[in-house]
Amino acid sequence: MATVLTPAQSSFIEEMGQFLGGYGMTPMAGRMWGWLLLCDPPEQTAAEIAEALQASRGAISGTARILASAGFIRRTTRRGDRREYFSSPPEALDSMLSNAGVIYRRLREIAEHGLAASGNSASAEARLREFHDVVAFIEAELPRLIDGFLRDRAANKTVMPVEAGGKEPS
Amino acid sequence: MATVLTPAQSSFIEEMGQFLGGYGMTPMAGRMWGWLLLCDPPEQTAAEIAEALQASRGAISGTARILASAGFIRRTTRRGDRREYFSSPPEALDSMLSNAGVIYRRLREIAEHGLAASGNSASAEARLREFHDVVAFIEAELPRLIDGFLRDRAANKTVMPVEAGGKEPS
DNA sequence: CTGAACGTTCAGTATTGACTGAAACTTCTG
DNA sequence: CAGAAGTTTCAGTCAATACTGAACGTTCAG
Repeated sequence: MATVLTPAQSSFIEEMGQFLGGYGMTPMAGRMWGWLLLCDPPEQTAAEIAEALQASRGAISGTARILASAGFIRRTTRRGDRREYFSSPPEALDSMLSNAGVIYRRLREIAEHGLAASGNSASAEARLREFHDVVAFIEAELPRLIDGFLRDRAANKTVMPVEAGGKEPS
Repeated sequence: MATVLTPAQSSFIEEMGQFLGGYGMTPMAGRMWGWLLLCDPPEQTAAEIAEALQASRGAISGTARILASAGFIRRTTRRGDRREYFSSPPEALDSMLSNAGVIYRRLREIAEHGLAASGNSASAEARLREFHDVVAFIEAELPRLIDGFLRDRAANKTVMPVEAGGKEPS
């Protein structure tokens, strides 16, 4: 009945909760994502998640919707089974990275509003232009960075799967 | 007496407040940073800031400490003037970027804790390894990205200041 | 030394928002 | 169709926390 987590597991989950909670998401979202990263089996019902995290069904339901719409988790169903299964698919990480892109885009937009509002003062305009340029640069370069990673990963997986996969099984 | 902000200015300030407030800082920190980006003169006393933002002295004092310790604003003093002057120096942006680096570092640490906690399940280990690798990649590449920008900017400023500065005065 | 200007601290307040739990809704089984 | 199993919704609760404002400490002028 009681899904007992090891101390290491529950502290990882709590860290994930605090981290995401500290950056705009809810703690529960972080905990749920964390749990879906280390649970076994990888696909879990809402009831299982609620029990593992000692949270209410309502919290799981709401959090699942947020995480799914952000692309962090996947919901699957099975024929002849009313339950939904949640899991953390590999694409979740791509979602996370492109999410970072959204942040910089928003910040650039704000910078542009500031720039537009700085009409009278040349010094203010200079400050805001620099702010804008830094953010716009990151915004522009981030996708390139991500593509680089994806290409690396693809190369590792397909070209040299045996010799230098880089990931030794324990 | 009343420092009147244009609608564009106050909406920029409010956007900055909401943005930073949404990502772990307080709204007041965002407003104060925003104000210091577009105020004229660039150096402002606590009293001036409090008036512009319609906030209490206490809030300014506390927020200033946070922003200064994070490297977002600079505090200066003048001989024979008891007041402190706050401003948003160019280095603030470097602080902001290196701050982003700290985020990824923390996330990588958490991923490592998860990896250590995933002992029994090969599938969990694979999920966490991928999570870890993505974050570690970004963590490693971000400084390079930033250096690239700094070099670009330095080149624009010193090498070709006249012809192709890229920033046309309005 | 006295008083004014300024900054900081901190207890109190008000607001936000994350989570709970019960009720409503939906979907499948017998 | 009746009932069970599962999920979502939402009003209410509770805790966290951003901000206020008054009291205190400090520094400089007269």
